[in-house]
Amino acid sequence: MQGASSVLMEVKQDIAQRITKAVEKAQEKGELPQDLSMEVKIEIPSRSEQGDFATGAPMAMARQVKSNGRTVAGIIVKHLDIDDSPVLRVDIAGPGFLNFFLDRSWLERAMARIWSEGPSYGRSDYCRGRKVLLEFVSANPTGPMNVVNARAAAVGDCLASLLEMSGCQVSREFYVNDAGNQTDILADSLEVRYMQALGQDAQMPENGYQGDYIKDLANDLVQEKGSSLCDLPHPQRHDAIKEYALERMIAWQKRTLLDYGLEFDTWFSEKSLRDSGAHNHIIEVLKAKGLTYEKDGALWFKSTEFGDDKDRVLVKSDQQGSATYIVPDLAYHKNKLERGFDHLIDILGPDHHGYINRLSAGLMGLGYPKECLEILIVQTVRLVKGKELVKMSKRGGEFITMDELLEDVGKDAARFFFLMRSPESHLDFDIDLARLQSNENPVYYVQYAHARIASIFRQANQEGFNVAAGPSEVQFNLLKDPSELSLMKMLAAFPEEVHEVSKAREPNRIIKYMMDVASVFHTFYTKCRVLGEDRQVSEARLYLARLAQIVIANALRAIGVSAPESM
RNA sequence: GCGCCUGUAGCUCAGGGGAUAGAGCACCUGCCUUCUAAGCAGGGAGUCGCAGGUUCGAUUCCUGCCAGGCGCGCCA
Repeated sequence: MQGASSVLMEVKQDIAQRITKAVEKAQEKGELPQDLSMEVKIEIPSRSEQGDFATGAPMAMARQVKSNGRTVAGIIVKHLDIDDSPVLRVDIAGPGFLNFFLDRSWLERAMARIWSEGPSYGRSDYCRGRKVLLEFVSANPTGPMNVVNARAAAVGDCLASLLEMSGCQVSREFYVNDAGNQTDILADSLEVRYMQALGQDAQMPENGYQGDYIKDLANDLVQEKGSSLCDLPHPQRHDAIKEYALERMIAWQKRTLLDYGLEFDTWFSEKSLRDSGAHNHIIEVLKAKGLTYEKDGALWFKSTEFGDDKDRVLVKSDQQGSATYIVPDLAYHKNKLERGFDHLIDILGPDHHGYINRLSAGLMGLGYPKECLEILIVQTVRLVKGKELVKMSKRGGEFITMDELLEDVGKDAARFFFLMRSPESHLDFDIDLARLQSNENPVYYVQYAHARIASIFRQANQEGFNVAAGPSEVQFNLLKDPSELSLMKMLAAFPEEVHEVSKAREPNRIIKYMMDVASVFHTFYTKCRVLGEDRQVSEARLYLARLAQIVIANALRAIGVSAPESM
């Protein structure tokens, strides 16, 4: 069965199949019409009196049959075969819900699965065999990384982890913009600061980068090379300075991301692609396919033929006949596909949404299917200080860098904070609030649950409990408090949760899940003392606590946040 | 003008064609001689931006409007 890799999924599929069979029986007897399209979605109701599982399928069918939900539900229940299944009872409720009440055998199996899978619990094989290239951050190497980069880094890394857990083979890639205009401006800016550091007269160009980091680079450059670069003729000096600047800036980016707990699989150089002649190839292919034309001295791509709202220039009408950015970007994405990835995901900033159509038009022009590229837009981060908006501009100099953010709030809080919000919603980041490093931060709520469990085990060890009692030794039926049942159900949902969140590309939902797990654990902790008089009960609860710890640890690992043993 | 995103509790935000709309923070009341009180239990707090439409049922889907943010280059 496809993707049925958790006990919860198996149980849901079993119930769905039994409903489908019941409907078929009803159809044979003419109680329901033949042409009935249905999708039986099994849900977990929020209220326990609504059963362990529920579905609204009868109501959806009632619409097609022009009957009402309760009637259809009644027909289904009449034909429903629940023998040889954990289903004890089925209720018809409300306007036509089916509520299923199950015995605990499935929970016992689900818990045993967590125990045996341990650190890999949460994995499924839903997208086994898919090779995904996830490109994100890809910040220009012309300045320090900012909080938007930090947001994209959190979202991309988490999404990559979740996709991996769902069975995809994922490659995290950073596209290095080490060619093009902005690298020349970077070199010019550094050159000016370099000359100035040597006491020479030099004027910063108007579009130059003003930040102090350029001055720091200049001082280092003087340390390393003295004034030797001044003796070079201008073009060579420019190139040498550019190379130095890029190397240093990229090393800086890597360091910052490493502090964030993020390591990319590949750093793909734009320049290497440019040097390989891949650009000309793009232009040739599009030309050969008759998808280009000349106008106003420029070469245009008929991107409107593929859904873009206007045609795009490929080769400018300037003296050098230089290519626009579309060409290298197409070459880059073509290269990705040629490397054997069957699906590409780009995470981009909101200023790029107009870019989606032209890029996918280009890829279609090159003969690739539209679906091979998926672009996720991560919305803006606005920095606020109390009520005041902090302007961010690379040239102006005043912005909060990713480094500063990490120093102020730490990677755990930063990542958690960015992931809490849905990626496409705007985010106001209150620096003053974040700097408080207060215990009010929701990240502590989840981490605290993990630390509490670790503490129980330290204590249990000291008191000589069997802390390694697994499913075969534990008396499972001693776990019967409502808080224990809620916790077990929550833990059983983890693999499916991971898969759904990764499929929807909404990492924020895993945060919600973690908060819920932490919440039911804290309730359990308060209501049910783990280490008590009754050894059997204690060991059963230790077992459950261990399972909760596994899930919390696995989830924290997926979002790149540490799981502390104590706090 | 066109395009994208957003509008839900005092604040920051989840959710989502159905059964009583949620969380964190803030506020109020209880709970530590026992595994970590960064916790638990309870309480107050909402015309789900406005108006139409589809539906047995809309806060959720569709259309229009209002408000806020962002983008619309032969820059990348």
